[in-house]
Amino acid sequence: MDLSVGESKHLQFSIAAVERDTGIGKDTLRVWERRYGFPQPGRDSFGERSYPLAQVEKLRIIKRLLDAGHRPGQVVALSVEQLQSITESLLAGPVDFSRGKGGVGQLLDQAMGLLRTHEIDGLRSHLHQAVASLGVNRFVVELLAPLNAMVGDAWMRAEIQVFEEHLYTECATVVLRQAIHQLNSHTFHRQPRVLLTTFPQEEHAMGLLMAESLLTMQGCHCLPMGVKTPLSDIAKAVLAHQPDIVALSFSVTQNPNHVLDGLAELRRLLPAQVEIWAGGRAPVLQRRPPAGVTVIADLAQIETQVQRWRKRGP
Amino acid sequence: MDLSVGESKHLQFSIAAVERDTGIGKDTLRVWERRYGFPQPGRDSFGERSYPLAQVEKLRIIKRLLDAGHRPGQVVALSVEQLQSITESLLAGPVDFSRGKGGVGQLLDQAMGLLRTHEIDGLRSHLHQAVASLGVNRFVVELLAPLNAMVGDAWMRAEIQVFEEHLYTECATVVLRQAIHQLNSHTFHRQPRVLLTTFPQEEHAMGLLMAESLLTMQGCHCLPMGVKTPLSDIAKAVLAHQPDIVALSFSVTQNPNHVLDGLAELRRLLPAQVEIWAGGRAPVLQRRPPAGVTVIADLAQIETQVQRWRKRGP
DNA sequence: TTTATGCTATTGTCTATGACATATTTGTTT
DNA sequence: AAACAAATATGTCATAGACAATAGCATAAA
Repeated sequence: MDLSVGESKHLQFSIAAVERDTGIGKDTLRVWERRYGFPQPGRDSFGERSYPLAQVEKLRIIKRLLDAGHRPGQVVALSVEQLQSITESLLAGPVDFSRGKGGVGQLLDQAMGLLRTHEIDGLRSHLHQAVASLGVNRFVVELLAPLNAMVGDAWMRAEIQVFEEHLYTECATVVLRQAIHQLNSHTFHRQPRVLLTTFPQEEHAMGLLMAESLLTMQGCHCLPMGVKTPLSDIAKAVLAHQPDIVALSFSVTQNPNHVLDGLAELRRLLPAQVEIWAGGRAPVLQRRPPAGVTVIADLAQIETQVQRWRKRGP
Repeated sequence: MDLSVGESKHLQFSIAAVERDTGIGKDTLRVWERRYGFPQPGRDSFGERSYPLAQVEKLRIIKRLLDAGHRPGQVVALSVEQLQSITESLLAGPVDFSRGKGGVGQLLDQAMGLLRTHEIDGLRSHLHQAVASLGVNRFVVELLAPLNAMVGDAWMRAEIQVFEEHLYTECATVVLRQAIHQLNSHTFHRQPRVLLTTFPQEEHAMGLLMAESLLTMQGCHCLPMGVKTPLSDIAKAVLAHQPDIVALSFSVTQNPNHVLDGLAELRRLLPAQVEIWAGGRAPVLQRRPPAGVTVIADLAQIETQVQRWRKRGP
């Protein structure tokens, strides 16, 4: 029972801590050790696995490559140098955050720069200005979403500190929440009620907030429920509030099986006329789209999906 | 790898699904079965555990009782009827939350009523009005803090659903964030820089947000970092941002030893001139106040503590 | 009466290895 | 080139034992 312990003074991590930090399950960590010879944790005085920081960082790089589509057998046994060269080739690929498109790329770089130099107040006013000049829609789709991806990326590569990511999240949340609040809700022909939340494993609220802002722009009536709602409670909330749509957000780190299992079960729990929309960066949503679920491949699709819903008969 | 199998048509759940729905870990579920004889799942054609819906629901009741302070050995083996009678006895306990103090008690009751009847929009505008009429300070201290306690209590007693608590939290957060943003920051003689966050086990952000609002009112410069920051990252953030004060929030459920150990460790990590303020409902803070840490017993103390800091030499 | 200390029972998590269903790749045949 | 079959890869589940961390309780000291 390790709880907050597990990360001792010498930067050694318990298997539970590694699971939390990398998103790789305990069983998987043990079986990788058995099959691929990595990771190879030491043992503490109780005979329990004790992972040095270097191995945890390497695991983070590996997790990133797995999320990008590589398979464990190809990458787990490789050296850090080899992993980094693969990462380089990924970066040279189609990752390009659409620089130079209307100067938004420059705004992105400026934001990252402010974050790296710890100018939080500068970052906040920078983002505020961006909302004002771009409008909520372009701000979210072209600036905030790529910025999130960049920050998440930089975190996975341990280029930025945890506390910088925390400060960024808090800062972006404040700006976005305020932007949502200032949206004057137009009256549309049909105004869908949308319940927004995430599954219990999902900690990230930013995707949800971005979706909320775009949905509100489209004249939807949003019921934000925050993150980590158990499936049965989503079902109860649907009974109580009768939304037309349940919107869920998934980040890259989510376990594909859990995502598909959860969506299938939720589909069974909810009435057929309630649509389920699943968005976010979890690759499995594109690769194996689950039945009865509308996959929102990218934020810009929210607009067209709302239009489709409006055209749909009641 | 169970995928959409695991929960078949007859509402049977795989162990992974039960873990997701109840928050009880796989290891724990197996060991309860071994020790207490419950749950007692059937086996599917692959020999894997298959939990009927009734057992999952019973597990949810048990989880609630555990959160309320009961121990597994006392409750896991009981029948549903016995569990429910224990829940009843929880309901009969003391409820009184200092009603009638300046009419705020009425506002409290109204808010709870709106929450119970699922009128989220009504609740939001109710809270907005309360901010306007009471001012941020009284709103936080006299309305929001007791309301939080009431909601938490009601949740413990299973009087409100999990989803209602989620909706409440989201709603209150929106109102409070907006109130913070609208505070015009006066210029004070000395403006302390305050870094706000919680330890990794702490999930609740409301206490932090309430503190931020009161600190901002007092003319402090706040650096909100969200919840769940590892100790070493708090230390790094302090190095980068040079705050005068690090403010931490603790909820009731926190393990006392973890709180004390964490605070002692943080005290060692930070320079002596950086004050550590610890607030929240964790009882251990009052019972055994740790050395080198300023304990904020209740939200109203924030004002006096800021004044004390101002008088203190630089 | 209250506060500290030690003992005991409780409880969650870790260990080890094997098994196997499903996903993905490879090879073969239309 | 497309379709199908065989082989590999991979994550999750199973078993049972061990033990550190916690809580509960009794006893001793202030």
